[in-house]
This record gives sequence, structure tokens and C-alpha cells, in this order.
Amino acid sequence: MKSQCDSTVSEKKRTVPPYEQIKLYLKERLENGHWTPGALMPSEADLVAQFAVSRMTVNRALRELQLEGMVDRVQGVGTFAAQLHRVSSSLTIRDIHEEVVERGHTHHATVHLAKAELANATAAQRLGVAPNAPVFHTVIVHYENGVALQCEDRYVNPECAPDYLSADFTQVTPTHYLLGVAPLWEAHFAVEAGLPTARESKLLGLKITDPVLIVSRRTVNRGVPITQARLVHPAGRYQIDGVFKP
Amino acid sequence: MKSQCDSTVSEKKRTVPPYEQIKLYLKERLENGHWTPGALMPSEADLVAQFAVSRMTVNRALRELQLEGMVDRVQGVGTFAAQLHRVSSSLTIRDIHEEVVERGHTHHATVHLAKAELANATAAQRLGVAPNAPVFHTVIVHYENGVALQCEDRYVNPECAPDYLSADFTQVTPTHYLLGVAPLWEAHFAVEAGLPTARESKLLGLKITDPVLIVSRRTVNRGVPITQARLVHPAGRYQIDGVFKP
DNA sequence: GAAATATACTTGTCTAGACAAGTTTGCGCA
DNA sequence: TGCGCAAACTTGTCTAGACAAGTATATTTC
Repeated sequence: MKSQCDSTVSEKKRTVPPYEQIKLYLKERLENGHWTPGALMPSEADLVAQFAVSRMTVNRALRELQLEGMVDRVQGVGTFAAQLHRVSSSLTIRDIHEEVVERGHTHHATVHLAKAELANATAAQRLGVAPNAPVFHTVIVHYENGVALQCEDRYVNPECAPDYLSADFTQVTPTHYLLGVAPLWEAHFAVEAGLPTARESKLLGLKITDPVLIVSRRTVNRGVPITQARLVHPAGRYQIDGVFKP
Repeated sequence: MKSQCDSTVSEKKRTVPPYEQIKLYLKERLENGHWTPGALMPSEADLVAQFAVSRMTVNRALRELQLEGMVDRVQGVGTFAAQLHRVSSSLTIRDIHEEVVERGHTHHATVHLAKAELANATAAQRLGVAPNAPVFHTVIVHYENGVALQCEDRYVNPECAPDYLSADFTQVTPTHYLLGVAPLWEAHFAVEAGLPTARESKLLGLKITDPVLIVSRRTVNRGVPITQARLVHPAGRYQIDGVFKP
């Protein structure tokens, strides 16, 4: 029943809610090095007393800091400054069409293969189907302002997207199409450098000795593999970047 | 004081707390496609009635789903199934020593350069110091089981780590050392494919035409640039991989 | 008809308390 | 001395209610 704005308390700072203020305070001191990694931090009760708020408010601040990986909490023991070794960063893998358009450039795609074929051993394993079961296979090259940017070699599980081959991939990217079929999925990916295959080098207009950036991505929905893609990008024309804030 | 076997209440489901049950219920239906991206989902009041819990419990479930990017919430309007276009994945960039040791392999490093020098234009800009200001420069090669895995070319801001050059980099990696000096930082990174420089190819035992995976990382603490590193890995010997769950 | 207003609905946040459950500590008793 | 247990502390979770603030819609007024 205590109103927090019954006075001039709310100044001009616009109303940063208390839980946010507590988070900012703790982050500030963590960045200061005031609590070195592993150090015991104030308990919820301490912060309740210090900030004169209810425990739920303090709890929310600490819980969110935990989700953000800034602190470790152990029931019955306390809250500790996180060990910031495992520096995990957030990297965005997006639909190439959106990515290009967002840069203010034009995107177009050419389809070089789109057919059903019988899965070979590796494709079958990665898609979780029987060897020699039918799978969809597409090879598409994406261009940014007319320059080849990505060669997308993709296998799709027909059970997840039976009408996959009827889509017009010059108009909608496979990624976008598959998002419509199975909106939420889990993806495993790997990023590496390498050399293009003969076909890839031809499609991308490269020499066979030109280095490329290869992203391999496998997506799964509810345990069922949907698609497996090899995305090949000419070095120098493409890079993945991101920011990580602890 | 209360024994946990005082009744049959605790069944076998172990005690999944209500907020978690609500999250699981909503995730399940989102993955089903029951709410397609952009669709209006039940309001907090609806879920309160449906699950017979207090609003705070429902609120926590929805708030966490929002943090996880599964739903979008708009004050005064409602909760919506998220547009899963911006597929953001979690990629781990770790200390190379820990990474190698975790694989059960041995790590060692050789130092090929460790000195203070005057910043050239690009280094000065990236470290936020004046051109020709002194900066620390190290070149270190990291080996996994005796095989060259990474060439680390790093510039360090002396103001953040004045004793940097006195560290023994055959015993502690620069990343680990800098984590001790400034425990929390923000990192910008870029991943690309390319070719090694002449020196890099020599240090890694590569031909100058062999492709490499290059990670460029710049770290900042409280707005102050700490270090800028170029990490060069032979293609085939190194890849970055990760998992993303929406 | 158009503009202003009231109303109903949504999410955002906070409170003061409660009980559960995990860990550590110290005390009493054998 | 050593064992067991209770107390004191921690975090984990929930409740029932409250008010604030944003949005949409219906209603009134001009």
C-alpha cells in the first residue's frame, strides 16, 4: 500500500522500475570488479533492506541476472558473481533475403536443382530417414546486387514439408518457406573455412582454390529432423558478426 | 521439518513448478503451430482462470517466454506468438586452452612476439588510443596435441592491463589473463574465411594458399577498448559450432 | 460526421506475507 | 570425541490483491 510516487521521488529519470535499478546497481559493481568471479554477493534479505523494496522485487532482479549469466545462485547457499570464462555470445543467423534487403540491397536467387532423390547414407542419417528413402534436394544461389553471395545446398525431409518442391524459390527462400511449415525449431550449426566443390566454385564464379566460409545447419522440430543445409559463401563477400554483452 | 513423504501429493512428476508447467504448455502449442507467428495468444487473465494460479505465476511464465524470444508482448494489447525470423543462436567463444583441455587433449603455446610498440592508424582506432601511442602486441601460436591450431595476433590497451607483457603466455592465455584484469566485458566479433598472411602461414605450417577461418574480436569494458585480436585457424582443424533452441 | 471522452481490456510492476527446500553451523547428548 | 539434530540462514516459488500505463472501442458531445 505504499505508493512509490507519492512525492518528488520520481524526478526526471522517467521511471526506471526498482527491479531494473537494482539490476543496474549490481551490474555496475560486477563490472567494477567489486565482486570478483566466485565472490559471495549480498543476499536477497540484504538487498531488501538496502533498497527498501519487497523480496519479490529483489528476487526478480537477481533471477534475471542469473538468466543473463551474470550471477550464479545456489539454493540454501547464496548468490555468487559468475565465472565469466564461458563467454557465450549471441550470433544471429537470419534469412539471407531479409539480411540483404535490410542492407538496402537487392536480392535474387537462381535455382539450379530442385528434385526428389533417394537419400544417400550421410543425408539419410542426418535427416533421420532410411537410406534410399526419398528426400528433397535443392541447390540455390543467392545474389546480392547481382553478385553471388551464397550457394545453398539443402536436403529436406518430405514428411515435414511435402509440398516443398512446389514452392517458387526465386520468390521465397527455403528458410522462409520452412519457417511457415514448422514455425519453431532447434538448429545445430557449424561454421568453418574450406574450399568449394567443383560445382560450387562454378556456381559462385570462383576458382577451385578460393577459400569459402561454410555454414552447415541442421534443424529439428520436436525431435524430427526437418532439413540439412550447407551454405557456402565466398571469402571476403560474407562474414558473420555479432555482439556479446555478459 | 516436514518430511517429503508425508503424503502422496508428490507423485512421480517430481514437482515441476506451476510457472514451468504453463511455459511447457505454451511451448508445446507454439511448436504444434496452434498459434502461428503473429497470432494472439491467451491473456494473463485467461491463463489464470485456466490454470487456477495467481496472476504473478502466469506473468512469470509469459515474461520468461518473452525473454526467450518465443512470444511478443505489447502492453495494453496482448501476447502474440513470436515471428521466428530473427533466429538467434547461441555461440560459445571460449578460452582456447580450456577448449582443448576439455577435449582431453594437451595444449601448449609458443610466443613469437611480445612487446610494446607504437600504434599504427588502424590499431589506434580500434583500441581507442592516439596514433603512435604505445600499445602491447603479442603473437602467440596455440597447439592442440602438438598441432598448430590457432595463431593469435593481439593488441592490448596498456591502460587496461599495464602488466600484460610480464605475464608468461606459455602458462596462461591472454584471454585468461585479461579476464582477471577486467572480469566483465563486451565483445564484438566477426567470423570469416580468408587466406593467412605470410607470417601466419609460416607459423601455422600452411601454404599461403590454404584457406583459414578468421575470428576478429574486439573487447570493451565500460566503454574502454581493452584488446583487439585476430585469431587465425587452419581450415579443417577448427570449426565453431553451436545449438540454438528458440 | 468528427472530435473528445469514458470504459474495458491488456500488460507492467510492486507488496507483504507465506511455505518449501537446500546448506551450514553449532549445540547437546551419548 | 563423534554423532545427530535443530536452528539459522539461504534461495525457490506462490498468493491475492493493488495501482499504473498503454491500447482499443464504444459513447457522448459538438
